[in-house]
Amino acid sequence: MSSNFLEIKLGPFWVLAEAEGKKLVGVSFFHKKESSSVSGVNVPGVNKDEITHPSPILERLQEDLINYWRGEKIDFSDYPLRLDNCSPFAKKVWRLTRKIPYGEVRSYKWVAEKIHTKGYRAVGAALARNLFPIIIPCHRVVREDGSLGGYSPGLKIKRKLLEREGSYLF
DNA sequence: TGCGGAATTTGCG
DNA sequence: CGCAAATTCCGCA
Repeated sequence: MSSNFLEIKLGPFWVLAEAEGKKLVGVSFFHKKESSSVSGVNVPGVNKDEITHPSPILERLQEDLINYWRGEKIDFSDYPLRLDNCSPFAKKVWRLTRKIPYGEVRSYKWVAEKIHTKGYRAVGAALARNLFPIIIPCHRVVREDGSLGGYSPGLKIKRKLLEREGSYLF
């Protein structure tokens, strides 16, 4: 099974998405100058697969990301994702996080309680392993006191995403 | 408001 | 098995 890639610039950030067949395999932010990778696969600038076998899901994603950055309330919750060897706990956290509506935020504690655990920090740890930023909107999970909390791709990005969604920030 | 410490759960080495 | 982590809560200045 060959992979297809999409590189797209959202404001100051570059986003790389990889798909295999009808499913997304990973999404990541990267610096254009550096060599990037998703799931350990080195990414070529352009490859033949991309040209001869355009991926419908990536074309749709490109469209959605562009409109998302324009400020439209895009819903990414129905994109099929490949979640092969992820822990059951992480899947629970991600499944719930996907349901947080555009423009709204929830706390790590809220997520933890919804899945009946006191492991607030474990929730953060699971979100830190999110392979699909934006698609699984982990940027909408913040601290109970309203402060930002963490974000693996970088807090500047988290702040910017929330700002574009019109969320109230501290 | 802010800092230190304890409680908690998960996953990686 | 030990430890760090995208947290939270509580006490105390």
